[in-house]
Amino acid sequence: MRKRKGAGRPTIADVANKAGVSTITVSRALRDPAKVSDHLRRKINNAVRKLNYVPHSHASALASRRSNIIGVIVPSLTNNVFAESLRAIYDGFGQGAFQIQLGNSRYVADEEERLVRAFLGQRPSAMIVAGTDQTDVTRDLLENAECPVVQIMDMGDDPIDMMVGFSHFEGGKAAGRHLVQQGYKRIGFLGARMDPRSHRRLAGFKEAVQSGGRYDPDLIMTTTVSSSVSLGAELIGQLRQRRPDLDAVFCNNDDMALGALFGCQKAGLSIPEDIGIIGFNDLEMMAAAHPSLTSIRTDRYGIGTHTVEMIRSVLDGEMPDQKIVDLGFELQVRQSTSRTAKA
Amino acid sequence: MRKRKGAGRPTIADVANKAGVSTITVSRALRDPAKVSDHLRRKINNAVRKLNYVPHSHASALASRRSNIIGVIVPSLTNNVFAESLRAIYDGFGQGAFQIQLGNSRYVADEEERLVRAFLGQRPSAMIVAGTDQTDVTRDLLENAECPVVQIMDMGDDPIDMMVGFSHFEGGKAAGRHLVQQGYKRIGFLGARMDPRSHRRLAGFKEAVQSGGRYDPDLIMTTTVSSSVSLGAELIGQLRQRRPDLDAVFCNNDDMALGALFGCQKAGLSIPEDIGIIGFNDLEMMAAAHPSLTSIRTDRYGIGTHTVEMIRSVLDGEMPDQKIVDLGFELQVRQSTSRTAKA
DNA sequence: ATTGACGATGTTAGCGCTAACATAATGTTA
DNA sequence: TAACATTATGTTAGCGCTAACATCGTCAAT
Repeated sequence: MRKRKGAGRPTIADVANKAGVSTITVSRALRDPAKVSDHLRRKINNAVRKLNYVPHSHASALASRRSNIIGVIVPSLTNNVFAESLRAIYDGFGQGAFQIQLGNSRYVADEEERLVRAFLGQRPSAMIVAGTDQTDVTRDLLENAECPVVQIMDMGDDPIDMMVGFSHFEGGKAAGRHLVQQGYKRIGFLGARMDPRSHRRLAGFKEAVQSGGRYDPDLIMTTTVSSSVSLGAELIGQLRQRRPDLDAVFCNNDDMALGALFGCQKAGLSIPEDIGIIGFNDLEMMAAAHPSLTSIRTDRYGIGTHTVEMIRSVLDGEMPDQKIVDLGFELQVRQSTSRTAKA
Repeated sequence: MRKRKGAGRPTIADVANKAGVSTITVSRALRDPAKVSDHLRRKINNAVRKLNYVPHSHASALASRRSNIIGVIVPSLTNNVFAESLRAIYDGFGQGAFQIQLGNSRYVADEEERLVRAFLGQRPSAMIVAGTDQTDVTRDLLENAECPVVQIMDMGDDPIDMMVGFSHFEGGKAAGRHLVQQGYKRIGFLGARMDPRSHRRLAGFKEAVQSGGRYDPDLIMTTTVSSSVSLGAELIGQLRQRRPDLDAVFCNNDDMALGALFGCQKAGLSIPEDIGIIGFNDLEMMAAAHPSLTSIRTDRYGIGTHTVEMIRSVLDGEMPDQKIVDLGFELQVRQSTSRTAKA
């Protein structure tokens, strides 16, 4: 960092001076080189290089009434689930002229509102927000944003604008149904963080287990603490202490499931015979684990890809094929719930 | 998204009109409410609410010659290691007026250069970049950035401006030394991605194992494929096929180590007796695993925290205590390398 | 030579906001 | 009550860039 050298950074006028042309020619040479003659373009590029000129994007955005910013708000940076959708978004927009601005709402609705406000102040080209549980004010802001808005990672019938995701309720239901079908009798639920999406998973799970006649609220253990492998190991221990007869557990995500696996292994249980374990999301580690872990596979990367496509088409003036895209999920049955002898 | 309603979004002038004051008063009411009387402030806030006014941050940045943007460039979004430093950065700057702009260089130096250019175009308040392996051009750009620049997650004696991290070479060396000390004889290395930091870990490892008289290049297996638990399981299989006598392995990160654990378990090996495993970074899952996994603990969150502090102090006009902060690492010995009987 | 078309470059104004200074309104002190 | 702070508000100019229109060659077709 070299501070206060001369009169600050060079402007387009400095470049124009040095190259002996007008500012607009410099502007053209940089944004649309074909519009400027080879001769001048060379001179301009030289001047740019010599002065170390970098165009001021705020000035450009103001003058052109366009910003190339895509605002993205997710509730967590360390949760791999969001990271993978994000990666798809970065991959999709990366090479182009767009700048991605990422906000972390930390699962706090007011923080999300603050971020939306801050992002809208930049007149973004598009907004992407995780989930469907915005505050009324946030919804209102986004509805008036004059840019495409995509809600991702969840499902609902009343999108702010567009929506790409899957149903957490149905996912939870599929998990519960699977455990019932596998003949497990005392089926528990381990839930960390318990954000709205986890609640919907639990609701779906409850419905499935209930309709299988296996619902027991005493087997449901939740916490607001954020999920981790260690927490999964700890909670399965607590739950088994409370109910030693527990014979299967649906974990609200894969970290918890892996932790539950380790916790059970430490307790000397054999999986899936003594206890069945199913996770949610199907991170890549689930297939590699020993025993491999059953999970509900979701297409996080695909969500990002679809989101980018929808935004691209709207920005190109087309209508997207559909405003709501349900990418669904898939039950991935693996060793951790595949016992041969049913009790 | 409602498009083209009237003449676009309301400006500060619209608010001023509606509230019957001048634009500067609105500006003050929004940025520094104490400077405006209760009476007018109320009127202005009402007008803001009614018009759904959101200040145009580009215009503000241009007029005030200040942008509140902090640019951050990391090579991966899905790697938990960076995610944790990022989280600290978001936590540290989150509540304030700063906007964090995150770029993903995907371990490609040219992509990093492109991102630096794009970020500098916004005249950021500060820049944070991962690693010390920038191209010459990138270095040059950052040196002339007229803002604090922090390189994180690595160590070196020639910072662009400031640096917070730890030595990968020393970390690798500690891992190698530990395996030698535990009495392992045929000590291998499993390396995915092999970015510059991984190379330094390998170099440190090599030095330690060599000085213990245990170096065997045939036991080193690397790939450019990005790391994952599955890859760890696969590579350990390949390495054991090549050298069935392998009795310990240093994995270049924890995902690989967990995968190696699973792979060995699948092969019926007992850990740490048949084979010792050590990872790098000490993600939280390492302690929860069964058996628990030895690793080199690094303070990713602390790196983020320190970075924020340094930037804050520079922006406040103070000199930071030191330009280079080495947060070190700590060998976390756990079950996976703790065999009682040495061969 | 004259006209018109076209490409290359320049001029002017203004995007929406805030810094810096100016002014008005109110209180404070001797 | 004069002289002077102090606070609240307004006026003016300009941040760095680009849209929109203007101008100037140059060349082809008459």
